[in-house]
Amino acid sequence: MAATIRDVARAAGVSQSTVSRALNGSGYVSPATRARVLAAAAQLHFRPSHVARSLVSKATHTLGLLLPDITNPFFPAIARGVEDAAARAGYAVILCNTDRDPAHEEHYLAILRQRQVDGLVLIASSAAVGHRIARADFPAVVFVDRVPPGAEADAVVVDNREGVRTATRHLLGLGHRRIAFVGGSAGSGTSEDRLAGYLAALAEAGLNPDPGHIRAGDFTYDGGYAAGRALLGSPDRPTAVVAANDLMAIGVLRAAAELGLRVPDDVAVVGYDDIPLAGMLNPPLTTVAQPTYEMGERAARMLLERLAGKAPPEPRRVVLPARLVVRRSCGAGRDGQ
Amino acid sequence: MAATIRDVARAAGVSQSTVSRALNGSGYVSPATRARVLAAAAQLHFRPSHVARSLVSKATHTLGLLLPDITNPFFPAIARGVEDAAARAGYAVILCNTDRDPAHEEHYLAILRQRQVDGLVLIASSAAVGHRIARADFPAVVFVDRVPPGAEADAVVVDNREGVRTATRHLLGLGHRRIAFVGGSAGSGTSEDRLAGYLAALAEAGLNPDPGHIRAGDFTYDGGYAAGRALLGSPDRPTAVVAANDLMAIGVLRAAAELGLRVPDDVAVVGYDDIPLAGMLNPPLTTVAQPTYEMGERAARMLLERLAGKAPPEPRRVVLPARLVVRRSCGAGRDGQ
DNA sequence: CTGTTAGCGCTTTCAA
DNA sequence: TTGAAAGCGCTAACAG
Repeated sequence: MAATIRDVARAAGVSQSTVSRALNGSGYVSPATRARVLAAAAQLHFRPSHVARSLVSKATHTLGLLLPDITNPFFPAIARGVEDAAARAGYAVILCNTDRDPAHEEHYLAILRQRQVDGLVLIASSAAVGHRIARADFPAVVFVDRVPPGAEADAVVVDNREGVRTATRHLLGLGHRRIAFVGGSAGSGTSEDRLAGYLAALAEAGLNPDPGHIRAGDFTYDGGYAAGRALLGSPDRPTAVVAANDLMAIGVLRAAAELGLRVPDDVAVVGYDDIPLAGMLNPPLTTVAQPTYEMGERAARMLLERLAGKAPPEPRRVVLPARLVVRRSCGAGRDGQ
Repeated sequence: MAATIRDVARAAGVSQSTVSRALNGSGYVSPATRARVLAAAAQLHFRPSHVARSLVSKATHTLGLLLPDITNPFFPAIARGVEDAAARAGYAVILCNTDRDPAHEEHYLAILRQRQVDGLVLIASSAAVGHRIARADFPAVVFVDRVPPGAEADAVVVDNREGVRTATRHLLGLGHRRIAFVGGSAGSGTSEDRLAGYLAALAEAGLNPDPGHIRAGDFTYDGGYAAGRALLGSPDRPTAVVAANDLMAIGVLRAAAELGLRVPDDVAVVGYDDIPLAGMLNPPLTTVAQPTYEMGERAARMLLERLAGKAPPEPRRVVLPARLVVRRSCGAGRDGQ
């Protein structure tokens, strides 16, 4: 149905190779013939077949984006960043939700390899993937958010430790001394980094962490709620809570409301992520903003650079800063939004 | 580098076509040779090239997903539904953010056509796309959420009118008589349908709509906030507000808080969409849930059916019901979450 | 049941 | 400056 390069060649009275050269600007073509070719191509609405091109060029101009779940508010902005950068460079991106399941991850990796995607942006969940990737035949890979141990590839991460440290310091500066921490899931590097930031800030202030004030919330709303109930329901309740992500912070907010505690008067709360609705909550949530869009955008650009051969052979690691966004949930804050 | 079908053929001592037949289960192959081929293929880690296959079969097993912006909380679940259904059937999905810009939309359409995607799931923004699509050479297209006028294709939509009607009735049932409406952008079919539902419910109750109680909020948080200020700040303020989406409802919530009005005691608020955080707000937001995941999943399935030739020739239209989710923001509600 | 022969639509030497 | 020819990796007649 659609016109092929042969049709154009015939219409222009030249050979296929000439059409190819004229259209791609590769090799010499006389201005006159080039014009004829262009005219014929336009006239026939010729669109070179991407598939045929890929077959010969070995490049599909396609990127794979593996992330746990696009439905989690943390990921859409990253995806958007990746897509924008890719689109600008003429690349398409295939979306894959892994559900943090190594089997899914493995499965998609196989699929994407078979499709010969040129590169991968990977928000990895399983550590195993680090090694798989290493020996896998992907021209280029960039890890985002977390770097599996042993992964020899470019990466874009955020300074989680510093982010939480800043948030905790802010609370300390407000006069809080009994500050609790609601972490993610044990064994998560992200969670550990954030915990480390919390501990570091306490240490700086000469405070000893109270083991009873450190709880796991599994990065979920429900987990945060449960932790909040436990923390705020106890006799020696903290005056402030640092949650390792916004979802858990929102759970803490709810627990506080149910216990009749006012935020920020009775208890201050800070979250992490600055998800889109953080500023729309009541009270607006003080939180640590991750440059999610930029993470994705940056990752895609690094990938593209590497594909273009414009990258040093050794893996690069970009560490983006997190930013404290002060809103009302911890008191002194501005209005939010 | 990677093994090709020729390598397998050589290793198994048969011809390429035999390998192809053995691996694809097409045509006759003796059990003995099949075994040899399978062994050789496994041994060489042979993975048929998707690109080469596409070139001959004319099918890429790839779907395009066009939506305004994955960063808008309404879309990720749809995307996830599409991706899940596609993945189950061995299809990959290419994500495209159009920003509701006809030019972008047009651009992506061209890209996707050139890549010969087998089908399109389209959350269209511009009406123009309806016609473009009609004459475009995509084997199959399914519209989601809104159907551009003149579009001759399958579609999955939600009964917006009925959804808002139910929500408004709920408010009426609670005894409210002064009920305001915050709509989306003028000219949006979605917004008009929701307004129609609101008006219908009022009419049923024998109430005359007060023009001053109907405002546009542009589907944004800020728009909702502004509308909320205007509505709730006026002397004849309504006792309840129906917002055409959750973002605007949250804006109204904020306006209420700033004006010192308690929700739901002083003013009841209901939203539309049931975005992930609706139940986590304080108070939890009563809203109309759209079956977003199902919309995407259903759309992809319809697409796949059509590609498989298992669909009637005429366009199908699936209308999914919206569901009122009663939470605390309008009073009598349950707990939320 | 299996091998031979053609392409799919394009790029790319290599000659002319 | 252009054309002829080969080939990317696979599938699909068509013989045998």
